[in-house]
This record gives sequence, C-alpha cells and structure tokens, in this order.
Amino acid sequence: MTERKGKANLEDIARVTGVSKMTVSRVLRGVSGFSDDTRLRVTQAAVKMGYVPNRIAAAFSSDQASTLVGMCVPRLTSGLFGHVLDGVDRALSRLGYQVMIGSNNHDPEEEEAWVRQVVSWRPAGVILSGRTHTPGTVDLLRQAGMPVVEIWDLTTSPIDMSVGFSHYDCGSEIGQFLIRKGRRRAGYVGALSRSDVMGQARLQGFADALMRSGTPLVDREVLHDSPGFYPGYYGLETLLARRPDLDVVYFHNDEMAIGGLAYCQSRGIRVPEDLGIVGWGGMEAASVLPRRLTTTIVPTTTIGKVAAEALVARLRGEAGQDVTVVPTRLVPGETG
Amino acid sequence: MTERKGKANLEDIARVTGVSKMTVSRVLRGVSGFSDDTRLRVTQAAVKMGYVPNRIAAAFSSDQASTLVGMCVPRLTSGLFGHVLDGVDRALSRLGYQVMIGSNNHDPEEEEAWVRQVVSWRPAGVILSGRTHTPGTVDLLRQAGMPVVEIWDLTTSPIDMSVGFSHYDCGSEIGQFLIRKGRRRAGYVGALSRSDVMGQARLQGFADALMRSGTPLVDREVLHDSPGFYPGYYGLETLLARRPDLDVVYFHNDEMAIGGLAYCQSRGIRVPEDLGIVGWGGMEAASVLPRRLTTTIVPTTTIGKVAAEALVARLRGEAGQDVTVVPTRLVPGETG
DNA sequence: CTGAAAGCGCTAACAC
DNA sequence: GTGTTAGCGCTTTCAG
Repeated sequence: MTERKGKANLEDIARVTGVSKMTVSRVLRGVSGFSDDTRLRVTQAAVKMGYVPNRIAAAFSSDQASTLVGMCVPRLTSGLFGHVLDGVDRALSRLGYQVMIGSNNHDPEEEEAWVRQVVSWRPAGVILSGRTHTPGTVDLLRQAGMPVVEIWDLTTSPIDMSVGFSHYDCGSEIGQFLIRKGRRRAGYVGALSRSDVMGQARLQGFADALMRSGTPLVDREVLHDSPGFYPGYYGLETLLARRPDLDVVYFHNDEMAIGGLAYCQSRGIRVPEDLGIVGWGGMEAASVLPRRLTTTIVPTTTIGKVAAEALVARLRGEAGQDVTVVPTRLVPGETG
Repeated sequence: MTERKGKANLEDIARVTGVSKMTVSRVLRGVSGFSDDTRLRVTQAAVKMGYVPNRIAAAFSSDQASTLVGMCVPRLTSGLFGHVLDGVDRALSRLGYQVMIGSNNHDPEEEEAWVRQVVSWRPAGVILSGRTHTPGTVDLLRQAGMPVVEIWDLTTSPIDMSVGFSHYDCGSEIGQFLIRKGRRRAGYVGALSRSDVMGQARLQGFADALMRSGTPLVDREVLHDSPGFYPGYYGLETLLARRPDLDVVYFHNDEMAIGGLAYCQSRGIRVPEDLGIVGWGGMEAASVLPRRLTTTIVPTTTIGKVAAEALVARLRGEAGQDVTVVPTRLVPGETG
C-alpha cells in the first residue's frame, strides 16, 4: 500500500483518494476548504496508509509552521531546573510544540554555541535561563527575530521577554529576616561553578541587607565546585575553622545547606541554637528533614509554565507583558 | 549586506564570493572538493554575512542530514532521569546532535503520542525509557526505520537496542542481602504512578528472593501516588500500623526511603536496630544522611552516555551490541 | 576542483 | 470546495 521506503506522503494520499494533494493538506491541517465527504475519505486513507506528516517539509515551506521551541538550562541535573523544564514541557506539548533542550553549564559561551545550533533549526521561539548572554547570542537571537524568553533571573531590559524573580531580593529578604531574628554574626557558604552570577546576586543582596543593619557579613567561603552536599559540608567546616563565632550561615542553595546541617550534626553543633542554617531554592528533600529548613521557595514549575505561555502568546500575536515577576516565598522553617 | 528578512543563504554567499552555491555548501560542510583559496573566501564571507545554516532545509533535502535525536523519560522532575538526560545531552551535543525531549508520565499512550510527534520531525534516532510500549509505538518506530535505544529497563528483545539493567535483579539482590543480614520479616512500601512496571519488577525480584529463603514478604503498601518523600513517610506509617512486627522495609526508591527514615525518627523507631530501611536508586541527598542509606546505586549518567553512543555508532554504521548491560551496585549503608 | 540541474514534501497564493 | 503553480534552501547526482 505504502510505497517509496515505507513512507506515504500527501501525494500518495491524493492519488488514492482522487483529490489534489493541496486538498489533502488542507484536510489534514484542519483548515477550511473541503467537504465532509472529502474529509472522511482523506482521513481514512491517511490512517490506513500509516501517513506520518513530515514536519521538516512543512517547516521548510512555511517558516510559520515550526513547532520547535529551544530551551536552555544551566544544568540538566539540577532538581530545580528539572521542575522548570517540566513546567515548560507540559505547557508546550499540550499546545503541540516540541522542546529541544540544551545546557550551558553556567557558561555564556556554551550557551552561544547551543543557540547557534538551535537557531539553525529555525524554531518558533527560544527560552534561555539567566540574563547573562554573550553579544553573539543576543545578535543571533535578534537577527532570527523569534520570541525569546529569559527566565529565572529577572531583567528589566530583556532581549524580548523575561519571567522570573530577583535573586538580589531573595538574599536581601533573608538578611532582613535573620536580623529580625536577632542574628548578628552571619557567614555565607557558596559554590562558584563558572560564572554563576545568580548565586552572587543573592550573596550581594544578603550582604547589603546586613550592612544596612550595621552588622555586616562576617566572612564567606566560596568553593570552586558545583553546589552540592559535600561542598556544603566542607565549606561550612572551613568557614567555621576561620570564624568559630558565627551565629548563622546562609548557603548558596538547599543542597549545600543540608550538607552544612550534616556537618553540624557530626560536630554536635546545635541548630538553630548554636548556629542558624539557611538555604535557598526549596528542594523537596529539605521538607522532610527532622527540622524544617529555613529557605526561600522558588515556584519552579510555575516559572516554566508562565514562560511557555508567554512565548506562545507572542507567537499568536496576543498582547502580553514583557516582564513577568513570579514571587518567591521565604519559609521560616526551624533551622534559621 | 544581508538581504531578504535579515538572513543570508548559500546563494547569497555564492554571489558575493563568485562561486556556485554548491561550492559554498561543500566548504561549509567541510567535505572535499575545493581549493584553500576558495575555502578562505567562503568562510570569511559566511562569517561576515552572519550566515546561519538552515538545518530544516538540509534535513529536508537529504534525510541523512538530521541531527535531531528524540529522548523520552517517564518524568522530567526525576532526579535520576535528570542525570540520564545529562549523560545523553553531553554525549550527543558534543557530536553535533540536538536533543528533543518528552515525558510520558509512565503512560505508554502518552509515549505513543510523543513518538508520533517526534517521528514527524524525521529524527536521526530515538531514545525511549522502559520496555513497555504500545503496539502503535513499535510500529511507528519500525516503519521509520531509525535507530531506537530503549534504556533503563533491560529487555532481551528490544525494538532495536537496549541499554540498562534488570530491575528484577535489583530487588532480588536486596532480598538476598537482607536475608544474609538476618532479616526475617520484610515489608515493602511503593508508589504506583500509573503503570510503573519497573518498580513492580523490583518488588517481584525482592519477593521471589525472600520466598526462596523461606521467609516470604510479610506485607506491602503501595500508594497510588508519585514516589516522593511524603508517600514514603505515610506509606511506612500505614504499613507499620498493620504489621508492627516487621524488621525491615524495602522502598520503591530512595526518596520514599528517606520519608520512611523521617517517620522512624519522628516515632523513635531505631534504624537499623528496630527496623531496617532500604531504598533504591542512589539519590545524592541520601549520601549525607546521618546514617548512610542502604540502597542500590544506578549509574544514571553512564546509561545516558552509553545509550547516546550506541545510537551514534549505529548511525555511523559501526558494529555494536544490541543489548548493553550497565551494572548497578548494592551499597550496604548503615540503615539496612 | 567546480558547476548546473533536479528534487526532497509541503504550503502560500492565486485561480476556477 | 477544489486544483494549479511556485517555490522554501539545501544536497545529490552527474558533467565537466
């Protein structure tokens, strides 16, 4: 039934049903311009012949037919971004789009390399993480003239659109919170995988808030490592070796904070009596610790969903805002 | 410089450099057939004109030029599959491929819907998770005649290729281990998000091993929920309410086991003295618990990497095995 | 080492 | 409601 290397195309269906391939195309796309009888015969023939549309050809001929969306995250192994990705994928696949992924390892150059690849597929739009991009990336995207959503780290002057929150404000909010709780000697433990500017923004907001209260950040320990449990454990050990008198430590994220918690437990340091431990991100695991971790919860799935919807709205020519703030939530917990 | 909606194409470069577009194509693809002088002029012009290749057109004209690979996972929010995805993406992007993702929520029907979409993009190959697929999925893939790798759950009769391990063996190994440790009254706490057959396979292997030793599985509690911390917590509570005399509980995965651990802690149940707790999967967080979790570590990143490499090897016509076993590792820990 | 011609499968634009 | 005509930008094939 199906000839030529096992694949039927519009023309094959047209021949079998006795209409033109244009009519077949119209029926299969559901655009107007055919009788009920034609529709029935065409759809039946398509099913019977196992017709699989060729989107490559469709995208090639129309450029508006692309249902490809590129999405780049810092790391595919990040729990937080897994949820963002999920939010994006659910929203997009429901609307008939396909998601092409990439990761940049917090490196704008890697991101540019990825963007260059993705743009060559002429996608309908692109979602990027963060606001730090190479000039080449920005150029490429502007030239391509497609919708671009920058997520996670809010920027008031996006390439096109932005969905996220302020990392600086997260740090600042935690700083103020700790001051109110009576903490006076705060430290910070972070990790610097390449140029993770967002963690730095949180640290800056944290330090500024402390400074404004007259109790500046006492010390910081920033490891050149990816922000995981062990760096949190050993980072805290190093920091406390230098500054045993700290009364609270703010961590780069929840994973590191849990590492810090483990260190405290192993050394008999009481939390929060002897030392407060504060994380960031809202990792699920944190919520079942013996003591609920003091942290900032980020609405990951929502960010992905909103970004996807903003992209599609733009594609459909609907009006929408360029910058969408998705609020984070400080969870007091029992460790801070 | 660049006309027609800001995009230069091969013909534009050809015009500027005074050669035919065929020669430009050859230079840009790096295939043989041009002089050094020509190469220089063409590449320079391409850069200057901001040429972005059109892979849609390339893939359209040759079908062997597709560098798209589809990858479907059960859930994008899974920590384990995040690592698999990372392994796939790293290996593939290094070789110039792009990854199109999807998730099936443990539902073969959803998987088929995704496969249908992806196949219409005429990808170079597809990576699926699990061995349970609808007949429609298998048909679609066979018709398409592209390389297919099924990962995670090993199958001896794959659609095309398979990379993974035996979930049954994981459960069986844990069962034998616990018997050797003197456990005699074992329970199981799981979660059944749709048709997660792999968790069931582990349970089956576990139960069979216990049975062979004459100390059959005492009871099981399988929640209709996704396998997270809270289901682990409450699942254990429910199970122990029915069977307070259990001496060890095997969990669907590490997250649930950690939930179980939290329950024990909240009730003053001593682990492992009063009750053994065993997980599965090798979640990173588990390794910094006060007591190292007894579990099975799955080489997630490796599986992704091996799957990607098998796919590419097949594309290049290199010989390779159809079924690759990637061994898991039982980690005794201190909770079992 | 280089070029000309043909065509991949589909859809926009226009006829009828 | 339906058909015809042109490509989209690239690669394959065949000539030089």
